[in-house]
Amino acid sequence: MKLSTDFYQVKEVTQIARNLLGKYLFTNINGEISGGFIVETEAYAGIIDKASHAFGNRLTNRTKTMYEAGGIAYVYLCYGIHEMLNVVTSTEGEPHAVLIRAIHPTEGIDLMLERRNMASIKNNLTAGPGSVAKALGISRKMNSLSFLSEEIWIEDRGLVFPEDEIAAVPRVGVAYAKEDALLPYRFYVKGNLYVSKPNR
DNA sequence: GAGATGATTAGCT
DNA sequence: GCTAATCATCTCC
Repeated sequence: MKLSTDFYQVKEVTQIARNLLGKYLFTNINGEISGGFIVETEAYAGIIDKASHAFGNRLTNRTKTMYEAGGIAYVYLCYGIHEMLNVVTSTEGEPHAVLIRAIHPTEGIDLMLERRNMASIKNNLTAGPGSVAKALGISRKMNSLSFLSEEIWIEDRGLVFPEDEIAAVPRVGVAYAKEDALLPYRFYVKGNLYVSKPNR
């Protein structure tokens, strides 16, 4: 069953990032369904997170999607090539988001291979945020689309990882962020082949 | 209206 | 490991 709006509107973005592991993300592009369960996420805590587009309460045409109520997609382009899928969380006015970094594909694998121009399935099919978006056919057209829509949604199928199979680690490259640098904002399933990199 | 830049990835060394 | 690719968005003039 699809996750309800309540799931996304919890205030603690890290809790949602943690809970999203093992949930199933699907897209329906022109009637073709593909997706899998999430194995790696990263939390972006709005205005206090230097890595966030909304750091310092910055509000622009692009970032305004993050300020909306939780339960919608925030898709944007980075480095001119890569489109990334974020889940907007919390309530209206709080620009929190969870970046989907990797999924374990379960449905529509042929379709994903085609989109990625790959001949056979490899662990890097959906490892890394840019790869996930490309494999699922996600584009900026889906920005601000609800996760209760027919084009993209997240399901709970009862898959739960025990605590000791989940790693919560500090993000890299944020040493300058003082006490925030120690916060475990990156979550992934230990040992899963589709995690982008075990310890980056 | 122009110039700098980045929540990355792939491919070469 | 290291570096090039590549463009929407933001910022400043």
